[in-house]
Amino acid sequence: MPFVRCKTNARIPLHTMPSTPSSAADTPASPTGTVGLSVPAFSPLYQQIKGLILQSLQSGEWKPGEAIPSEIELAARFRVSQGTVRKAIDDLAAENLVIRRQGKGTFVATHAEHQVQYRFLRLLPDSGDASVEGPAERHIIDCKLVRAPADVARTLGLRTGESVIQARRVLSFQGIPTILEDIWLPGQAFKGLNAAHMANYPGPTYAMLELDFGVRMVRAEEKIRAVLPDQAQATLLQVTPATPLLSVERLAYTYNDVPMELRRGLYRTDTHYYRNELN
Amino acid sequence: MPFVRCKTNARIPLHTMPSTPSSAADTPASPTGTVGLSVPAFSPLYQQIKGLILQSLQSGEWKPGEAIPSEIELAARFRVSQGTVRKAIDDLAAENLVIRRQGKGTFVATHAEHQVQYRFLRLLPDSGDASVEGPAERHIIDCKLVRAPADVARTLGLRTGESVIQARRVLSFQGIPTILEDIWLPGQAFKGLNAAHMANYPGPTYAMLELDFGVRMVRAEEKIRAVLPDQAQATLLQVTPATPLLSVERLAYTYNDVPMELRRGLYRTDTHYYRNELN
DNA sequence: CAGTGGTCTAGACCACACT
DNA sequence: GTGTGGTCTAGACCACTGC
Repeated sequence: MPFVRCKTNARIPLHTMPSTPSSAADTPASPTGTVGLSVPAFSPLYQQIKGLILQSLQSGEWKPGEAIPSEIELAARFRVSQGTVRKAIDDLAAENLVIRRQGKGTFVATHAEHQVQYRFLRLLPDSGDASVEGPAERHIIDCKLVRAPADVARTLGLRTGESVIQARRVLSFQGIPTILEDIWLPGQAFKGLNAAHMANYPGPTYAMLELDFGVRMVRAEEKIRAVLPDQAQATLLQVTPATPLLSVERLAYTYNDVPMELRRGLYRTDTHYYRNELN
Repeated sequence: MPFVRCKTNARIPLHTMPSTPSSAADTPASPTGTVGLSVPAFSPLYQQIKGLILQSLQSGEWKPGEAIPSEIELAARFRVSQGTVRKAIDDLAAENLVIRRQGKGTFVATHAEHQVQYRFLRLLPDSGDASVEGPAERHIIDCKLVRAPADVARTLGLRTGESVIQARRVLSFQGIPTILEDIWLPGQAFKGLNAAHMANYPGPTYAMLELDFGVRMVRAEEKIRAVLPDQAQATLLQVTPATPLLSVERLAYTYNDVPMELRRGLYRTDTHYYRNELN
């Protein structure tokens, strides 16, 4: 019996009942444990389906940019109705994990599509829009393997002293250095990443991490403050140390709420502003 | 014929066909125009239903905090299936315009519920959380009727010189003045609002605007920068003019994307930070 | 044309809340 | 118990895409 349907167990809708009632070989279903599982383990069918699709996304069965099986195929695979699969996919689409395209299929979301250049960057130019402005010029200042400082390790869920890749770079728009970023990535997952690697990849960094290391960032949290730069930071951004800057600390997560990247950015806000929508 | 069903007009599903096919008196349906309407005018049924429900929300047929009719009632009123009404309400719930409560009904969203104190405020204390911190102490510095400055008028969609209510206040957390806000509201819609009014209302300002003036803010946009305060601002926030502050300009909208409030806030970020989630 | 996701319906049963 | 929203199914037709 592949799925648990609500709390009243062992229940199967009248109209269901496939001809082969016990061929649940292809679904890694959770055991129909009697009692005492710590995890809730009981949830609506469509959420269970969503979880299974998520597992396939994580495992790489379907890679970013590829199409996942059609709703009808998934319904057959999981032995549920198309409507249930649809609701599961609706949820995933709402979380930006997949993209639906009418007439074509449902695709695994990716950072490597020309759609929006920077998925997580909320900085916009005061005049015109980002498309007018054109892509950022990137300048990698530094990229090295170091022992994780205590605060970085804690934030990324590593042990203090574990190896992390630390990079520093400047993004310029129309010749004006606007963003100074320090980036920390777990050394384990991104073995081999270096400055040349970062500098040579033409698209967004997140696309590079996705394509070359198979790590897809699905969401992020930012803590924003106003700060003054130290002398080194001011020099890199070509401002005086008295220029207030936006301090943006971003923690980016991959599947399953696993933090995989910490960024500390300084944004100039004399020519740009940080835009946020509240709903 | 109350609704347009897709482009192939005059089509009614076989299983539909109510017993009284032409009693479309209670629905202000768009005309089944032949061609050439500038507005799309053709949209899925559930979006049309959503629009009708929206109209009732705007018109005040159901007030904030109240329950709207059940899905079954709405389905009967609009002569569509419950599933179609459900999808319309799902959309509205996703936009935070209504709140679904299992077993109780669907309720018009409101700012006047104890759930979250400040729906649009993204500032959190560095230590502990907002609930530990307790409510803000508010100090109204000023509240007067003035002619709208050009930039304010433009942003709020008014004519320059039209009357606006301009208020300035300080919010303190645990005795520390943390937020200095200038607020502009169209004088027309908020006739009679004054300093005593603002000071006496115990809850969030948005709840007061909703209850006393019937204007509900449904979403907002913020533009964030790092700035230095002028002398007056620094004094009010009890910081030096060299203290970098977050400048948060918020435009809040009521139904139909009508801007109804402009706020310019200065946030201290030495004890708090601005939190944002990216999806 | 066939295949995909999008819309719409109808009916069943469930979990939850109030009375 | 009754009524609410929540889940699940089944089947129909639609619009869009690409062969």
